[in-house]
Amino acid sequence: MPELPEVETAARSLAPQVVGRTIVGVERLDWERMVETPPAPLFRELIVGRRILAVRRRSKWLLIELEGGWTLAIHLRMSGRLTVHDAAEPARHHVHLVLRLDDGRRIFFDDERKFGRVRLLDAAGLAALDAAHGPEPLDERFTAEALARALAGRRTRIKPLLLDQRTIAGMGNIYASEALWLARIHPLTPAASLNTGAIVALHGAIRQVLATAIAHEGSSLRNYRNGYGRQGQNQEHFLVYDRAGMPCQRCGTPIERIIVGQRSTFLCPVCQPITG
DNA sequence: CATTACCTGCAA
DNA sequence: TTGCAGGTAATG
Repeated sequence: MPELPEVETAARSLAPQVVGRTIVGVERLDWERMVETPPAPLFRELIVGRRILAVRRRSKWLLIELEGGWTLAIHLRMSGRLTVHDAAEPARHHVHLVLRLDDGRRIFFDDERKFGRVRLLDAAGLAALDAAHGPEPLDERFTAEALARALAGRRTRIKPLLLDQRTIAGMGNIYASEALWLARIHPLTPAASLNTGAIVALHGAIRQVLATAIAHEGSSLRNYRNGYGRQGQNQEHFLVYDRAGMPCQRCGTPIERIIVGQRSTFLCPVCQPITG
């Protein structure tokens, strides 16, 4: 489910609720595979009693920084949501991890499809996670030149390349289609064949669609909610995603849905020519 | 490169 | 019943 804008919105909405609080207990952990490292007993021992110093995002990972140099890294994958609740709120069936805080409130990790993952990382583990991902697209260091370097010599099609987290951190299936439509680039265009003008357009489009989605607090198609349990609004502003058969907002041509790399991809066949 | 696996729920 | 869903890793 969540891509960069949804994880960013989750981090921003969680921070004011939990920063400064101390984790006083792990009240539920009923899906063992969710915690990848360390083993559950050690996981519990290491996080209980630690204060939360910050909540931030790297790529699609939500990072909860704890005292003592530990970071609770959480990936929501397809259906995860992290929310904070008062003590009396019951945890429903799909809540697989519950963390109790020192003010009595609780953090729920709700994950219908059980794809979500949790890691407790030390400084080295966090550095490795960071190194496994490409540049943050909203960082000032992500320039059109940086994008050009990332695409140079890559004969693979542009859309799957955008979904590769080593190319650009945090891009996902929704915003890849959105950015390519905005930049007027066909999803099947070989990356290396994009000229400078197309790369500059794509760079701007990526930043624009992500910033707009954050401004709308992310997209909620099914499961996504922010830290307060609220839906995002960006699904009401989609340019092409999930709009097959509806008119292109630039030229009126019906939007097409094709499969690229096993993923649904939406485009306007008229204003996204194959050459980019 | 494509396919399969991991999971559950919902709509066609 | 089938296909599909915002992600990623592990296979041919």
